[in-house]
Amino acid sequence: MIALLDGNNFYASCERVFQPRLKNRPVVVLSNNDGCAIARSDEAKALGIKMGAPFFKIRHLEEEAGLVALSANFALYGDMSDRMMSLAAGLGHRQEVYSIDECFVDLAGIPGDLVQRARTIRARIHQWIGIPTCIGIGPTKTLAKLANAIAKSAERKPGSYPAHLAQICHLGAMGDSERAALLAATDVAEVWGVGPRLSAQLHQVGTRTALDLARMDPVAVQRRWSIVLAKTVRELNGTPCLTLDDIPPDKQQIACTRSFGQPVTELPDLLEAISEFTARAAQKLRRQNSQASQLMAFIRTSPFRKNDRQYSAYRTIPLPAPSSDTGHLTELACAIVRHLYKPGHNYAKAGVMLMDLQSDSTEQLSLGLDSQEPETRTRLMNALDNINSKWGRGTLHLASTGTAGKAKAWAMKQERRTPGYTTDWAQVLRAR
DNA sequence: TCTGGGGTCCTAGGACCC
DNA sequence: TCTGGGGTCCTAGGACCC
Repeated sequence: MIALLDGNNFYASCERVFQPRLKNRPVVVLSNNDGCAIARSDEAKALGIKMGAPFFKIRHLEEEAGLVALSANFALYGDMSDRMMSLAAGLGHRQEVYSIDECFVDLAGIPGDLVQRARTIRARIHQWIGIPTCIGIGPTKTLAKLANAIAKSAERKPGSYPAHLAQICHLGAMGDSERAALLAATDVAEVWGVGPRLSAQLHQVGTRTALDLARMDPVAVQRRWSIVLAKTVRELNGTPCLTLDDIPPDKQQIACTRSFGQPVTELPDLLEAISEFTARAAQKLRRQNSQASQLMAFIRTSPFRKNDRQYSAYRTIPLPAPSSDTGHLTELACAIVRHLYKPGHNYAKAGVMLMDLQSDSTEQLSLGLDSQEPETRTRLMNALDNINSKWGRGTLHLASTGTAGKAKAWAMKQERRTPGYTTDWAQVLRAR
C-alpha cells in the first residue's frame, strides 16, 4: 500500500499558523509580483476564486467579502514543508517528497490498522506544526492520489462522499463494490494525469468517471492516446506502474525566470536582471553538484498589454566546456541578452535556463588553454556559496547584478509579504 | 494600471546513417 | 513507368504535474 499525504491549501494554512485571526476568513496567497492567486483557503474557494485568478480581478472582494490577500512567502512555506515532511515520514519506511505540500509514503511492511496509523500522524502534524492535512491510501500511486482527493472532498463538500472518508480514505481496505461506487462518483478529470485536454476527449467518447476510465482496455487506450494514459488505467485497477522514488533524481534542467514588477525598457536593467537570475540558477546547479553544457536566455514583452508592440526572443548556446561557474555563465547569458535586445519595447519578463546537465565529478579533459585555473574558480564558487548560505542570499555577488543603494528597475512587487517567522531570528514572533 | 514559476515525459517528424 | 529498408538521434511541441 501507498499513502499520499498533503497539506490542505498549504500556503494559506502556513500563513494561518502565525496569524490565527485568518482562520475562518477567505485567504489567498499571491504569485510573484502579487500577480494571481496560487493558494486559496476553503472560504476563498467558496467565494468562487479560481486557481490562478488575476489579483486585480478579485481585489474588490477585500472590501466586499473580507478577503485577505498575501504575497507569497516561500521561505516560510519551505521551512514549514520540511517540518511537515519529517513527521509524515513516520507513516512508513520510505518517503517520496513529491512537491512542497505532498509526499508519497510506502506502507509496505507496516503492520496493524493503517487508517488508525494515518489518523495518529495526521493529528501529530496538526498539533505540532499546525497544518491540516488529508491522507489517501491505495495499492498504487494513482489510487492513493484518488483516495486523497476523495478524503479532501468528503471533508470540504459534505454529501459528495460518505462522511467517514473525510480526511482519511483507504481505497485498499474496502470491497470491490464499495470502491467501484466511489470511482463512479468521481469525475474522470479528478484522476491524476488526466488534464483538461484529455478530460474533454474522454468525455467525448463517453468516459465520464474514474470508473469508466478504469474499465477501458489499456491496449486500446495506448493506441488512441499514449502509454502514459494506459499506465493510469492499469494503476486505477491496482497494478503498480509508477514506482516510489525516495531519492530525488538530479534535475535535468534548471531555470530561473521572473516577471518584472514594472515594464523595463533599458538594456542595462535587463542585463542586471539576467545576471541575478543566472547567479540563482548557477547556485542551484552547484547544490546538486552538476555542470551545464548549454545555456538559454530569453527576454519578452507582456502578451497581456495588447497596445504594446510585442517581442519575444530566446537563444540557446553551447558552453565551450561544462561549467557551474557563476562568472562564466553570467558572461554568456549577458551576451545573449545583448544580442536579443531591441530598443523600444516594454519588457515584462526574462529568464535563464541551464540545460544538458551532468555531474561535476566527471572529469573534463582540458587542453589547458584556459587561463583561469579551474581549481581556483571552484574554490571561489565554494566560498561564494558558503558566505551566502551563512549571511543570506546576495551577501556576496557579481557587480553585474547591481550594486547596493541603486534601485532595481526590474524588482519584483511584493507588497503583502508576511515575516520570515521561522527562518530569520529578527522576525521571530514575539509573545507579550 | 494590474495576469507566476519550475519542472517531467512522450511523440512526431526531420536529418542523417548504412 | 519504375524509385528500399531499417535504424538512431535530435528537436519542437504538446500534455501533464504542483
